[in-house]
Amino acid sequence: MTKLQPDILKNSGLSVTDSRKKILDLFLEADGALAHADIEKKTEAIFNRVTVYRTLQTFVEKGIIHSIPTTDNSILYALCKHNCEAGHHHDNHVHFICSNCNKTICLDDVTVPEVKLPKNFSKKQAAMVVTGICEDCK
Amino acid sequence: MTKLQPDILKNSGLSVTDSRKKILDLFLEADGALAHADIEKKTEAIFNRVTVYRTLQTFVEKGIIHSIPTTDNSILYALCKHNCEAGHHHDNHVHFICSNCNKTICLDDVTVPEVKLPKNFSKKQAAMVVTGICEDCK
DNA sequence: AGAAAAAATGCAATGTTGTTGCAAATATTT
DNA sequence: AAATATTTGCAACAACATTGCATTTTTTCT
Repeated sequence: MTKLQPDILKNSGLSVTDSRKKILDLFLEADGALAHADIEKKTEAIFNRVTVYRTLQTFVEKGIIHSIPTTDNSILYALCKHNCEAGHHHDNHVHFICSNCNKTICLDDVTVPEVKLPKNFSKKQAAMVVTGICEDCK
Repeated sequence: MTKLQPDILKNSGLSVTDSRKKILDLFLEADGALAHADIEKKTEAIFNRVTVYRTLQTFVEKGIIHSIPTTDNSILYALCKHNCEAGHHHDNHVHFICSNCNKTICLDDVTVPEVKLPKNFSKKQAAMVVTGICEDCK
């Protein structure tokens, strides 16, 4: 498990550094999505804030993580479990926010359902966020 | 039309002030959702930034407007057209972001489609954001 | 309508979040 | 192991958002 991060990084054409390994690790062991602040908290003693920002940006660019829409002012990131390529995400799955434990979870196997738009509207992408109680809190 | 703002405000138990009337007006005449920055631009000569922040907060609390999830770091607000109560929003309609003109539009008549969740997940609310080209830009 | 009470506003200060340029440190290539 | 390329940390900065308090405005009460 711990041996995999270098491979993931190399496959994306990235240099293997301590910060990238550690941050990737956090995503791998997280059961939900992470906010920048979460990562900063868990690494503040180790890495500079700026490094965290840049690492997240890089990961998004390379298709390792994707960002999740939220209603408040936070950006959440989660691993791309399906084969995302650089700059091209296939995150057409539903995101779930548990109102009890507040975790955001990617329901990788639940695809966003189709929706009928009014005349003269054309669809490019669709995102869906569901709120409720997750399996752990049930 | 212009006569309605005071009623809306009073019905929500709010004092009727110039800033609230003006900001509510902006929402009533807007054809899409508004970001804080939009409102600030259109009122900067008149009201303090802080007032705009507080007014938006108040409107959300009272169920006059609701916030819309976005993938980037911005918060968008739109009128609650269906009967929202304080703290309890019924904004179960689809939001549409035009990638050409960048407007966000509430598709009030398009309800969020049903989605099957995995076992042991229970749904409370669902939000959907569609990206594409709107009727005006077609 | 006018006075008292309640609520909202503006200002200044402060906190939070995210970005940029550049020198030092680390990783990769040969 | 040396040369090159990339990443990191620092410092400064910019944008965005919040808080306390005095002043102003709105509402309530008589």
